[in-house]
Amino acid sequence: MLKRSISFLRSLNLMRLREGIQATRPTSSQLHHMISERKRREKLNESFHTLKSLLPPGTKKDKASVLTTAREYLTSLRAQVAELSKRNQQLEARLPPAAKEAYNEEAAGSSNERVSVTLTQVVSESTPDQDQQIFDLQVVLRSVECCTEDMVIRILEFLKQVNNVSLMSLEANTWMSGSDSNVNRVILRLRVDQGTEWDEAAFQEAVRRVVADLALNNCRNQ
Amino acid sequence: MLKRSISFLRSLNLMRLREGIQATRPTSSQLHHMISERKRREKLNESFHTLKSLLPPGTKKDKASVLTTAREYLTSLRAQVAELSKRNQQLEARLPPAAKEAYNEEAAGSSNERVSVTLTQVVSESTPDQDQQIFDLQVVLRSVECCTEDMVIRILEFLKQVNNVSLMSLEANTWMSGSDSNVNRVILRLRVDQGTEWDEAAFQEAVRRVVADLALNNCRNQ
DNA sequence: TAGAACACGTGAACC
DNA sequence: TGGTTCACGTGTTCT
Repeated sequence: MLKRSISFLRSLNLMRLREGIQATRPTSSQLHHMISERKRREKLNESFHTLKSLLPPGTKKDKASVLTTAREYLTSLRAQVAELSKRNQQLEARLPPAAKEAYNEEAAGSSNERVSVTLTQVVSESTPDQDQQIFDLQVVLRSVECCTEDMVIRILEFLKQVNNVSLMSLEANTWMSGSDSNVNRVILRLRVDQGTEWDEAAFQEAVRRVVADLALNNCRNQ
Repeated sequence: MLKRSISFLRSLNLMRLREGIQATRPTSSQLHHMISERKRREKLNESFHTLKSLLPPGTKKDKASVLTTAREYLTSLRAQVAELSKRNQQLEARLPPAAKEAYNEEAAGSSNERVSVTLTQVVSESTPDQDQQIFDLQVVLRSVECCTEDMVIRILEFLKQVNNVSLMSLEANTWMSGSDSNVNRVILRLRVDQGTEWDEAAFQEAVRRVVADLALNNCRNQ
């Protein structure tokens, strides 16, 4: 009903312009002017609509409301960005202790391996005990489905079977990486009684097989 | 130079309206209408200017340019917020919740209970999401026989049954305390989807029962 | 000179 | 019934 009246008005003015030929008026340029102004208005309204579509959905369709809420929303976003980057900086400053390894892993994402296992001996200057050694075992698993719970459970149950290692401490994290895959990282500090035989490479390979098997099974189930 | 012509136009039209008295026209309401429209335009232009002042300083003063660059700037800010909060979440997940050692000692030392479970909500100012909350669950178990592996496994398997909580990070330690008993401490950072019902006390009690049951069984077995 | 941008007053529609 | 918002055509200035 609104569109119809607008079209009516337009045709009416067009008629008037065509009648102007009798009145010997330079309507040729006036018509261009009219059309240009019309185009300009359409373009402006278009921008108004697209801008409104980006604002929080409860916004009024008023032009004034669009402008003011755009202003408010913009300042709000700015404040969010400032606060987030500040918080981010704080977090990154506090991070160094253990996260560099994971950071390296993330940066080394060029490797397409879904599971990586590294085993490094901890040289503890405080207790240079000869009959037992301490190792840090880090397991990183990239997977869509595997949850950290299953991963930790599997590793711990495997560890219980190995009778000359005991768990000192354990740290596990999970976070999103890229589009949809998430990264599970587990770091275990192990005390190894050196009395019996201890094959470092074999142990590491066994852990790798356990985790890879878990990933395969989970992918199969879902 | 522009202002002068505008003022001239205004006075001219005012004169025309006053002449309308002779023509017996109801110009009383027309004048109000005119003034209202004028006010509306001023207000709108004001909003345009204030909006432009918030945009990057190189912006054209065109109304169309203001609208389009506002749109672009807004989407850019949105993307920044999304990326920052994502990065922030990664950092927070990787940050061990170990800043409460003193708090742990206090909670563990005051009570003679062999198992203590504390659940504290993490107020994250960076991601104030309403539909999900973050909790730190700390479980401390004094026992002679129970190894940390069993404790972690039991807690994680219980957690898998609760379907609206997911594990963000996990930290476990064990150390000697006093003569022969050792202390196992597990701290879990949990994300709780607030959609369903969430009884904090019930959850805490359930965890306590699970761990206490584990301790009893292990003592019986050994 | 052509074209873009703006402010203006006015009629109409919606509450 | 007024109050508010909108689209329209037009005149003017700047490039």
